[in-house]
Amino acid sequence: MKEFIAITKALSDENRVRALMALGDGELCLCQIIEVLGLAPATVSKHMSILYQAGLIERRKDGKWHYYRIAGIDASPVVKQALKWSLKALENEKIIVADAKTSCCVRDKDREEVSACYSKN
Amino acid sequence: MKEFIAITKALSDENRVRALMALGDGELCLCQIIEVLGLAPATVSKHMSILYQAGLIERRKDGKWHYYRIAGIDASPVVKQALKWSLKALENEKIIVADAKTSCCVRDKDREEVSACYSKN
DNA sequence: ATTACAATTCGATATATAACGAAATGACGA
DNA sequence: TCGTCATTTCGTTATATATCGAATTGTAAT
Repeated sequence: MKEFIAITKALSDENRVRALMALGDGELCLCQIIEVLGLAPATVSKHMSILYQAGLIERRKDGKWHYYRIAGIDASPVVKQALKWSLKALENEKIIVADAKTSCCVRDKDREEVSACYSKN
Repeated sequence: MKEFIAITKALSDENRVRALMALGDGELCLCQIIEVLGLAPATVSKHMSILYQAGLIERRKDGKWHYYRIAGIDASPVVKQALKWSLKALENEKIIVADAKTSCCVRDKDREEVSACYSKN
């Protein structure tokens, strides 16, 4: 029950859901997620922590950067099912699609292709 | 997104989840759900209203009694998937199993078999 | 009609949560 | 070592939520 509630609570905030979905195309570091959501670092960090505690995402540190990605094979069945449901339910959601665009752009930014970013989508 | 968040919010409270699962073996009226949860009528009514708004349950009035049941074929795909996930995730949960026992008992009560209730399980 | 009962709505309170800025932590480079 | 930058933790505030008792609504029986 605890796990189930942790998951539903984690998924019950729009900004957290947006953050989770933004990871759909691959890992992002916190600062990139901050750009996608347009919220304060402290806020986004807290959101990611809640998603992590729920088991929905995994973490990886690379120097000062903390990368987040959607939970994979090791995740519990309950988490896997929740992710499958969420991805399916939201794949066509306007803001999720828009965020995917932004996060893609933010990825490019990291590769120093900032200027060409928006024009290429 | 609104529907998704309504569902996850509805599922993010343990008492609401218990109420929802208690309907797994068939409809119950509010007073029966009140007995299962052991909460004030006003509280349970609110909980059922939230589950209803999220589309997770359906209602039926029979005189003074209001019966609730898990949403069926007419429910949206998102709701159906959420219900499937929830039922699977919680079927073996201790409190859910206990509640199922209680709700079964409460059903009997309605059929005026109160006294034999607990002894028969 | 009047009473009784199921359920809901209303109003109040206590707790939880989201958000932020500021301070603390941790890692890299000068 | 010191400064810088990414992130987290802390403290605060505003809002949302869970809960209950009391009042209200709606239905059935007397």
